[in-house]
Amino acid sequence: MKTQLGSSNIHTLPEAGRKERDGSGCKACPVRESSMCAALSDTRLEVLDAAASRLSFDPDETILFESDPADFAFNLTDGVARVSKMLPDGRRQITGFLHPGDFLGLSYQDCYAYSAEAVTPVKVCRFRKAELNRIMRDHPDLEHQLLSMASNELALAHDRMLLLGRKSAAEKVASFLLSLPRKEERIDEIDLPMTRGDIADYLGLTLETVSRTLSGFVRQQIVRNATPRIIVVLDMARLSALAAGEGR
Amino acid sequence: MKTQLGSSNIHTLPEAGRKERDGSGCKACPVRESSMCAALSDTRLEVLDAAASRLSFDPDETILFESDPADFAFNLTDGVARVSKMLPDGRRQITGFLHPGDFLGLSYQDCYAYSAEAVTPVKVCRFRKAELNRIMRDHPDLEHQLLSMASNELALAHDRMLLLGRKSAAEKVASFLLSLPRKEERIDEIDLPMTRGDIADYLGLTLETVSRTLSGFVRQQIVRNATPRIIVVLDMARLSALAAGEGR
DNA sequence: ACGTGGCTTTGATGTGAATCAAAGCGTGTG
DNA sequence: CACACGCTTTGATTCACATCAAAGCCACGT
Repeated sequence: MKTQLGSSNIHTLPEAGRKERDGSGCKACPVRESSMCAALSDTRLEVLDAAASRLSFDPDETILFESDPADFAFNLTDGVARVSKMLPDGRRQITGFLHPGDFLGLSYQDCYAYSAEAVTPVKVCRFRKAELNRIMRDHPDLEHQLLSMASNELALAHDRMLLLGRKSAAEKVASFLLSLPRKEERIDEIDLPMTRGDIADYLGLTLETVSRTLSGFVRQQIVRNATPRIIVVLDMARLSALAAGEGR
Repeated sequence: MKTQLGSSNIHTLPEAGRKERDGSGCKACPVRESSMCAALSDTRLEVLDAAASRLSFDPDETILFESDPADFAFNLTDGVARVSKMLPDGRRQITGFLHPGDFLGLSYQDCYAYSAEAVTPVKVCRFRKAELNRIMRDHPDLEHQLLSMASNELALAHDRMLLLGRKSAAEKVASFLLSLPRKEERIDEIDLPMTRGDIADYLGLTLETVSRTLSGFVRQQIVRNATPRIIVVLDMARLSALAAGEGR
């Protein structure tokens, strides 16, 4: 009997991302207080809870793809993801790295205008957009929260335009290092889960320039390399000045 | 008698922008259908109408200033404005040009994160933010409209990051030309009310590079210069291909 | 008509980051 | 343990755009 290519493939890959069964629900969610969900009380949260599918993605797996119909919105609950846009010849701009609590896929276009992939193992809550819109109509607080998150993102986007258009390579890398979330208890340690190539595509540089710039920082004793992935800040004042564009 | 510096200055300059008296009101507003106001019916529009101050600004006058308390939001009803951010040494990035119908000052920070100035003579509707928030609470449709506008702006911001980070000078200038609004009846004429320096600060280039690139387009017969301010597109296909990053 | 000042264009030269190229380095695997 | 593969670092060279400099152009007021 011939193999049934089509159906068997569809079966093993209904879409990227594996459904999670743990289902501890929204109340125990690590981003309960820091994300869109913060707008709703525990009782009202149940409608969101009911509308959400929990999915997991492995590193480099695609969460959503540029030009696919934009049927879903996502809330990142764990891990790091990258959002990117491509030019036809393969040049890539990473427009953002997403961290737990970040929202993805807000858009009133028919198709996504960008792709998103997992950098580390990622967990998301996925919502059907039509359903999310319905929930927003019933709960204006949620819409208000999303507007406030969108306006914050817009402010960050403007910062990034300043960075891309007017900062030097050293200023870009310094700004990037300081933009990453750090643990309270290890405030001078910066984790870089993404590759140098990812960082380059985020900063509008090449991976060689990113590497050389980091080596320069090490030589100037601004930072120290614990591993290629962990950077320790030695001179926060100098790094901040560089990031702000005062170092020249 | 000594001059009362403080009070007299405050008297002559309550703030930039002159109050307009024409006051034909929102119903006859040129952006009635294309702006935030489109979310409200004629009758509901009256609350917005009552909350709005109409102001006019001359070219290069400041509409709002980076780091000023963000008490107001604006709706541009006429003219062109530029939104910009500065680095301490004076490097400037223009993060957007505003056209009639565009909204300005949406932000949940205490202070504006950017400045805005008039490029041409500009007219705006100004709203106290506290008041706007109150109106949004009573009219969720308005909040919904603003969310949809913000998400569109966010998509444009991502396009601009791709432009700034990964496009060549020629691709940047081509993209810019095609991003400007054109009149239906003269679809191949592009009006550049801003200076070459403004364009450069928008595209992350220098004014010389912008000028040279435009001259290059003229030499290649992609566009023609009616005046330095009016550009006529001769080869739309080529210009579009360049803008999309297919020309290399 | 005649300067004058601001914007734009063009030219000559310089430079920061890209490109091209080749080693290091670590981690996982047979 | 050795080998391979993917990522990172370092080095040599090139190039697109910046910088420095000087005309051109045009609208404005006198």
